[in-house]
Amino acid sequence: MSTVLTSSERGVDRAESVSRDEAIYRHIYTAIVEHHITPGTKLPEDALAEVFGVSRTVVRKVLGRLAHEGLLRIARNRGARVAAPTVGEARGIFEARRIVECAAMLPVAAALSAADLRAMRRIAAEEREAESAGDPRQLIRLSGEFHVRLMAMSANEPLTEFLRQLVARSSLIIAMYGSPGGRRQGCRDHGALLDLLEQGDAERASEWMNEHLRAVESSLNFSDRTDGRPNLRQIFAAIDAPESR
Amino acid sequence: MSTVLTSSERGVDRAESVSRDEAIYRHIYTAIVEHHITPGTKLPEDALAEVFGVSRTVVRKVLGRLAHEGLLRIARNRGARVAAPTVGEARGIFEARRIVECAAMLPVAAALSAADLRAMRRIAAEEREAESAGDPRQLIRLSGEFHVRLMAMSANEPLTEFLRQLVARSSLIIAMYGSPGGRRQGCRDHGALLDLLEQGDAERASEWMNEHLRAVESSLNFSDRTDGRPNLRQIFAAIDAPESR
DNA sequence: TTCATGCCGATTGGATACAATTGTCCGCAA
DNA sequence: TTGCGGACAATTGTATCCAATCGGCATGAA
Repeated sequence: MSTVLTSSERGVDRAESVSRDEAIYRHIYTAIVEHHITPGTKLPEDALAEVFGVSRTVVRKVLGRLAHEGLLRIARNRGARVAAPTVGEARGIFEARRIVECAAMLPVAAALSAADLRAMRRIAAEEREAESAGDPRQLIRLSGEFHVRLMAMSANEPLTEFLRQLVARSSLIIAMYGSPGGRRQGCRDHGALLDLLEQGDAERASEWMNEHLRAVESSLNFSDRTDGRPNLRQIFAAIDAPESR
Repeated sequence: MSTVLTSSERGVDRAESVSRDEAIYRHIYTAIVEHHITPGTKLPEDALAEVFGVSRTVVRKVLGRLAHEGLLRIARNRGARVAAPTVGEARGIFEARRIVECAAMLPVAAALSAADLRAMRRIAAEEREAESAGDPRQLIRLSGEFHVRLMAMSANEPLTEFLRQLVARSSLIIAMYGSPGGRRQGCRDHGALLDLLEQGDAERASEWMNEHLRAVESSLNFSDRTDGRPNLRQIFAAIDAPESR
């Protein structure tokens, strides 16, 4: 039976291939972050084990890791589902991003080399290409990569890893609350941030980042879903009864 | 054979007892954070499984979680060891704490209620008691709890969880680089921070936190250990040969 | 018709067995 | 004495098996 893993991912050649765990992790991670699986989707261990050609043991290990990063929710005896952040959780995640990313502009600006800057401008350019090509999946991936790579230039491992998780969860939030075809987040101007950083103006870069994240957050559509369980009374009071239509 | 878990931790009574996983996690977590196990100590799955009276399966799950939080390092086929942060990692962790904790003073000050303030003052008082009682283990626990609980008052779950990890790793750093009996971190004056917050002066609270964390970091002794592998020449040139003593 | 109860299939949790890898010890040769 | 190699022991990685739990469905009573 064939699986979705390549031969090198299965580790059949003894090279420097990543472990099977890692390969499976990346498959599921990418599927979630790039919106191939939607929030709330159930991920049964059996099915994944068969898809990837491994036993449930290794699948559970990977699911546990993803759950710990906040991309999955595991309920005891009820299995794993792709996390569906509530409005409150979404706001918390964006608040955390504002605090961390704004404050990090200082060390980032201090550490940013010319080569770093070029690498970042390249990503910004790819973002513009993806936008003009109308490829939202690529765009969201590149936008996330921009933020994480920028943080990585602070050379602070804990912060970078933390932001990676926040960015991944942000992708979930956009999957839930983003306007589907509507105009994408105002991320076409990541280049402006790079200009500020090139000038060494960490203060204004921080302000820019703050406004940028607020803009992304306010472009989301939190209003038409309730935070906890849906308020059925409210929902059905607002629409006409089926018979009357 | 008896284990170290109580009957409620084993889940023999059907009450609201935490799962066995959680109980074992807390045991190991506490042992590491309170310096009952020193950095570098190996934690074999077999031994832990026997101690806690479970199979390796659940031990492995717990170890994976602790590794993900940075308290353990797991090397493939070589098992888990208590993490031993290098000097570089230690600096990174403290830098991350400065960035996160200072920036969080704004939302914390905004959200802090009178009851919150009382709870924090109570912890600060307990810290003073532990210090005068000369109980370094209790002191380090309370100091960590102070920082985490304070962050928790921002009501931001991701940030609080992140700080919890950073604080736990800080405890590891102190175990490695702290002067053993030397004067403890200047944390006897956490009360001063609360005064600033009570006045609603988030700006000065942030500065206070920055200096506080710098003070703790600079009280550490990074110099007499090398970051990578030890420089043997340097070490043995500086001390007398054992026979001459 | 509606709600409660009990059974059954499906899925997960945990334990054990086996395979694979690593580190160590010992012997042998240079 | 040092360096290399092979075998063994210890430990981890994976698969599979069995038990426990949950949700759905059917049955029956109000």
